[in-house]
Amino acid sequence: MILTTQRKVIVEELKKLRTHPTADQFYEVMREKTPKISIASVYRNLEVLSSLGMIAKLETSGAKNRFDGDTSLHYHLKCSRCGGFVDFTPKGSESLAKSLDKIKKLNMGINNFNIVFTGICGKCM
Amino acid sequence: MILTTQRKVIVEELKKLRTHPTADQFYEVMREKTPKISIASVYRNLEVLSSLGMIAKLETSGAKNRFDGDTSLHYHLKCSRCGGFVDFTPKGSESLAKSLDKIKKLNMGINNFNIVFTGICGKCM
DNA sequence: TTGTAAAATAAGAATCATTCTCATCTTTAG
DNA sequence: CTAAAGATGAGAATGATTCTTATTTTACAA
Repeated sequence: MILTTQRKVIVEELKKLRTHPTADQFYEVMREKTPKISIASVYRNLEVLSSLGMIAKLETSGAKNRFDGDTSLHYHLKCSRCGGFVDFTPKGSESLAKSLDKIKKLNMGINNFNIVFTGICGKCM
Repeated sequence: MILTTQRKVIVEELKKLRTHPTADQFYEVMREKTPKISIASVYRNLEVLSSLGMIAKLETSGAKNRFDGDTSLHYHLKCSRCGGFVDFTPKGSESLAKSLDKIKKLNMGINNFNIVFTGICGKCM
């Protein structure tokens, strides 16, 4: 029973969020739905679900991993002012997508990339 | 006295390494040179030095930050087999560099990017 | 040089995130 | 229905990082 009820709820709740919560932040979110959930289950299941590819683990956000319900290719911006971590599609990203595609084709063995921009987010600008 | 003796040694030792040690790994390295150094000083000073731009903090390597004495633009590969974290210049990286340059020009406020490839490293291949 | 104030450091305690353990509960297969 | 396998909750254990504080070092004015 890989996709248990609890795991389905986790995916569902994570996909509702636009934020990219850390495991402990997401634990707080889950507690509102299912108060008796254990924090160990949150850690465990975020790990399981990301290894199944059902959610994304962002290992690019600093000391703590963040999780993202959106598994499509997109980029993130880490705001150097407020510390926020937001979805971000820069101007000119088409050429970036092409370059990455090219690299993927030319380099056997490369199967993923993590790209995080650093700068000032829209809110802080 | 921003650049204390200790901090100079830290930069010097870090630049000698090709690895990208975590703070606690680097603490072990430093202890060989200066046995009475405190692990708190290592954490503190790696932070200070990276905020000065004298070393690079790689926030893209997983749960723990890694530090790199090489502050020039280059990419890293995280090996999905051995877990290693190595310098990596993919075939076709010129086009990537161009794209990134373009993005930097088009997007005011963006001042840095972290790119980590995931795949099998040369050793494991 | 010396005295003094400011900053840096060592050591270890404290904190915080994450993982582990295990008793209990749930699910699935037969 | 029953047994076995797997999942969960609770809290303990671990491990990394940060904080606190007494001590040491540094810069620099007298």
